[in-house]
Parts: sequence; C-alpha cells; structure tokens
Amino acid sequence: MAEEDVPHRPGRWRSGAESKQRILRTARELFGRHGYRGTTVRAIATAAEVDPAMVFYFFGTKQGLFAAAIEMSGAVPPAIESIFTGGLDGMGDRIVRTLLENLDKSDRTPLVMLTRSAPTDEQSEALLREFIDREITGRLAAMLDAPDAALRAGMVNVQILGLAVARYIVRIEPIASASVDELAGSFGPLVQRCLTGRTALPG
Amino acid sequence: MAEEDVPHRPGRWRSGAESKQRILRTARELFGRHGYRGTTVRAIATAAEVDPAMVFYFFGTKQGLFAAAIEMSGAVPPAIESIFTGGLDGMGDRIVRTLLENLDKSDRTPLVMLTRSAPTDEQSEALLREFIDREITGRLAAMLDAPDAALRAGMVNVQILGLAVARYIVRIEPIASASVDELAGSFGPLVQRCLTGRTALPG
DNA sequence: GTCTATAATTAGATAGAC
DNA sequence: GTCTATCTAATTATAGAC
Repeated sequence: MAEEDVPHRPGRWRSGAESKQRILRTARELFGRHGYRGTTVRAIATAAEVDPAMVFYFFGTKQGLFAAAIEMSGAVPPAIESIFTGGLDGMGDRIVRTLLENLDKSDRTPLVMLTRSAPTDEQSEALLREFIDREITGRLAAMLDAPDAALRAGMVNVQILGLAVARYIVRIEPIASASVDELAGSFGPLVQRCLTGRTALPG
Repeated sequence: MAEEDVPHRPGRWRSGAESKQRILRTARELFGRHGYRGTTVRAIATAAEVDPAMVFYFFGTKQGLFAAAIEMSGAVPPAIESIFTGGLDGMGDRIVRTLLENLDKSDRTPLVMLTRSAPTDEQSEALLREFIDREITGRLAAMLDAPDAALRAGMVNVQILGLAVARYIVRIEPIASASVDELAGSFGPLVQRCLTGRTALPG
C-alpha cells in the first residue's frame, strides 16, 4: 500500500490499478476541499474520469473510499516523526513548520480531510479524535513527563487545530496568506510556551 | 425579532408565532450539533413537531432558515461588548471566559453553527469569515493600534477557533472536560501574550 | 475492469385543500 | 396557519451485460 504516483508503466499493468489510484488521488483532493458530506461519489468519479460504479467496485461504499483516502499514505507520519526526534528544544518551531509545510504542500492530508469532515460526520469526528490522541497527545504527553503534561498537550492541540482551521478552512487573514516563516516566528514561541513555559495551576 | 422563550401566552397568540419560534429554536440546536449539511429540514421539522412544509412556509428555503438561525438573537453580541470595555488589561482572560461561558451555555450560538457548517458549506465559510472579521479582528485591530495589530488579532482568532473546535467539535481531552476556570488559567495568559506580549518580527 | 441501467432512498421544495 | 400529497432532483448502491 501507499504507492504515490504509479505513472502508467508502459509494459502495461493489469491496468485497473491505475484507475484505482486516480480515484484515490481525486477522492483525497475533494474530501480535503469539501469534507465527507460535501463530496459525492459521483463528483469524485467525474473528476477522476471514471464511472461512478467503478468507485463502488473498488471501495465498496463511500465510507470505504473515505477510509482508504485518509489512510495516510506516507503523507504525515514521517513528518511527524521528525518533530519528536530532537527533544523539547525548539519543538514549538518544529511543530508549526512541519504542520504548515505539509498542509501547504497539499490539502489532501488526513488532518485536513478529517478536520473538514468531523463537524458534519460523526464517524470522522471520532477518527480525528483518535488520530490526534494517537499521533500527538500520546507522544507529547509521554515526552513531557510532568503532572500537567496532558493539559500542555491539549494546549498544543488547540494551536494545531486553530492554525489548521484559520489558515486552510476559514481562511482568515493574515493567517491564511502569511508565509511559513512568519507563522513560525509568531506561533513557534507560543507553542513552545505551551510545552515548556510557565503554566498557571490555579487553586 | 429576538424574543427568546415566548412561553405560550394563555390569552392565545395569533398562534403561528409560537410554531415559528419552536422551529427556530430547534434549527439552532440541530445546525449547532450537525452543521448545515448534516442537518435536514425534515429533521428540524420532526424535532420541532411541525410539518416540513411549515418550515418552508415561514422561511422559504433551507438557507433562509439557516440565515434566520444565525441571526444572533442576543446570544453573543452583548457578551462581546463586555470583552472590549475594560481595555487591554486582563483582556486575554476576558476573551477566554466570555467565549467558553457562552458556548458552554448553549451549543446553538452563531459561532458554533458557523464553525460546524463552514467546512462543508461555502456560504457558511464566507459568513464565518465575515463574522470574525467584523466582531473580532476589526475591533481588536482598532484597539491595538500597532504595526503588527493585524497579526496579533489573527493569533487571537487562532486561539478562539482552536478552542472552539477542540472543546465543542472534536472534543479533545482534557480541553473538552476542563472547567472554565482551568482553561482561563491556561489560555488567558496565552491570549494575553498574543495581544500585548513580545512578538517576533523576523527579517 | 468497465460501463449501462436502474433500484431504493432521501432531500429540498411546491400546490392546494382545509 | 397547518397539513396532505406530490414533484423533481440527487444520492448511494446493485445487477448484469460486455
């Protein structure tokens, strides 16, 4: 699994695989742009230049296609790794940069697809929650090893979600048009503060 | 407009108004929970115990109903006012508290409805963007009166959106279950830093 | 593998009786 | 104002020919 770009090997493949990949690629794009409910199977089929029936032939159901689409085919995980290797020093900056660079590159990343779909689709909501718990909260909390580790990780999650929504979904200025460097400059220290700065533990 | 709770005055009203209010109330609840695309007119009608046709009789179209539903009937605006009276001192805390207190009270606030709907509905996306520009960015930027005012306002918007999404939509722990006081303790200073703290202006 | 045809369901919306 | 009945269009999904 996870062959990005299988470019029409001349010796001729069993030829169906190419269609399947085109469908997947298109699905990721449209789910990323309009979310699960805002995307129809027909729209995907049309954009991928195949018959709608073919989509069901390959993926069974719309949910099946969505599941296949978010199966992060190399998109995020390696990038996420690089965040955690290197310790807490400068991690705020790395988190912001990695997030933005990957999301800028393509709006078909699992995080965007899930963030777009979660608000109107309960399945996606659960998937996104699990995704964040597993990929971010879990690792962060383990790494921080402090009594308020969970809260700190939660604060980082708020930054990530807020940044993703403001820049890619609602497109609020100047967040939407700022360069990665600019945002790293302003949000890097902010995230770092969530990780290692002072925290008010009231009471 | 904007009578919350018109509780069945006995002398008998012209009786249609009551239904209209029930529809509106129900619409706000469902749009707030499932977003524009995740909510059907029929579902609203059923929950409001009226006929679907009646919804169209009163509001014309689904969009018309949505528009009427988000017309913030006293929900947020007065609360927003109180944020800005009092100056920059402690404003971070006031922003977080006001946001959470209002959103905790009911998930039928315009902000929640729009935030849920924007990802799958372009109309809602535009409305949310305008709403934020008008109610938050505009006032904040005017108040800050600094060269990087726009960026600072944007950073606050990221906090607001991130908090709203994490707590009310994706429901990430421990953000979702934390008390208002706890979150004010951790996010208040963070927001304050966005407003009045040091900012890296690179280059 | 790919397409045609179509079933089954559901959504938004309208006409018109009462 | 309220409801019945209905229309139209779109959606997910399947059966079956090629």
